[in-house]
Amino acid sequence: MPDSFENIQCESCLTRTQNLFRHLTDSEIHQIALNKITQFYKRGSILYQENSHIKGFYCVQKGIIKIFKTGFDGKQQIIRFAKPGDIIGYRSVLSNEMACSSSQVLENCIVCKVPSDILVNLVKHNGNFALELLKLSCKELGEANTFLTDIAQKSARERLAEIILFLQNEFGSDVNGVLKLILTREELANIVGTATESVIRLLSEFKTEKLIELNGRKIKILDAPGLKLLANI
Amino acid sequence: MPDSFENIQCESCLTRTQNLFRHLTDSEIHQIALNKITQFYKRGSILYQENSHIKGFYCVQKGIIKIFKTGFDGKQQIIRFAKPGDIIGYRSVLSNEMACSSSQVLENCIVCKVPSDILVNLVKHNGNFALELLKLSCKELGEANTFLTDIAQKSARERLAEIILFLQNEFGSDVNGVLKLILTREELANIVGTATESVIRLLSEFKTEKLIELNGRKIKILDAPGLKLLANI
DNA sequence: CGGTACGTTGAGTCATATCAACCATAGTGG
DNA sequence: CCACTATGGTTGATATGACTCAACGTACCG
Repeated sequence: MPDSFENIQCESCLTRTQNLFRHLTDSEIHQIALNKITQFYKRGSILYQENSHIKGFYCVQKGIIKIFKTGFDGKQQIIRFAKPGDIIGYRSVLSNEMACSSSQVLENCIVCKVPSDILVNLVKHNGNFALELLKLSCKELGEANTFLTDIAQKSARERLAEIILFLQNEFGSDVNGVLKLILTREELANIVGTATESVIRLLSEFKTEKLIELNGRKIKILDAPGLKLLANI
Repeated sequence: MPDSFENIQCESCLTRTQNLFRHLTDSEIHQIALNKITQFYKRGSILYQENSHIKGFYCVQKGIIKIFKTGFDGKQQIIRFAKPGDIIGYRSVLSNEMACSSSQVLENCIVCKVPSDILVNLVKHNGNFALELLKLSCKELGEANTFLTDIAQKSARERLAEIILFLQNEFGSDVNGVLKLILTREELANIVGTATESVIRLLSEFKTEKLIELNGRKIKILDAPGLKLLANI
């Protein structure tokens, strides 16, 4: 559940300078600033649920969110992550459909919620913004297709190696090479698309092969080239 | 390789009335009409290749096209199909990147190729068109995510059943219930994401279970509800 | 201090991939 | 016209990756 939170100034927001929002005029920014709500969500809270109706999109200021679909037997499949600067929920807003995925906080978040009609109006009246948003959705589409091919063709072993490298690339690692994003084994399994036990076994194999080091949920990359080789990238 | 083909009149084109293009003004349609090239491609020909540069998008008038990615070991993964009224290649045009998939003709095609800058201009200057295109890409994104979850979580058996129903839904069946779209076993395997031999075995199991009937490449659906049950949809 | 969630390991099973052989068909060239 | 080749389809035997189930360990939290 979100806590109310003092509204962040859109004018000085970090996402202001990023691709998507950089073409907005001052008055358009002001329009968003007037209508948005800034909220705080802590780890574990759900921003929106699959099959629910979303009344706006979320702009992530801080924190990390996982976006996932729930399969037939209740197992989650993590589709992607959102981090500061990313927006989520825009798909459902634009297509005016129920959400086709759920989103849950992995690291405490501050998000700004912007009403649907503002997004639609921006698309209609600011061509450059529309183009940027299209680029964004096309980028996601390309990533989804690549991921799809990986899951269909690669082994769990290859995928896990790939995911570990992806997590480093996406969320970074500290000075010791330890991945910054902390995930449970189950969450890892829900990205890779395999069983939790399989992830555990594979991780310990990677450890034996001196590719990684494990310390609880912390994963330290010892041999990135080795992982890359294993992942076939 | 495409054959040249007498240009189709955009003004009376079937796609003119469909969602994507219905908001275009007469002069915008005229602009497309002046710059497009109509081409004929026969079964097996490639419209564009992964990692090549595309100079425009394709609007399908007639025929069926498969869009696929080529995996590490050369195996194709079919991502989606395009049929009359669909457009392909717009992703690469908008993101201005190399194509991330290839497209090959399954049933003889007539397509209109429209230069990139026309698409970009339409997005920039016609808000309603931009919105429709966004809806389209978001729809594809949603489908890709669903497909992803299916491949990650369902068995090959479930997926094959689902794909058979999808093919009926998407391309129809004749009066006898025979699927109109004819695919090789390998192509089926490349959608389902499994080995060709597995598809063959599963199809013959479905036949034994009186779910379908087989006649060469022709698949006749005998028990759609049974397939639906099996596919968990 | 007990409870809950997560992690680990082992054993057994099953679905699916792989490899190999063979058949059917159609198109090709001498 | 026929051998030749390529492509696709089928089947069987075998291997194995990955799942499931079950038991147990660990750690944190109220």
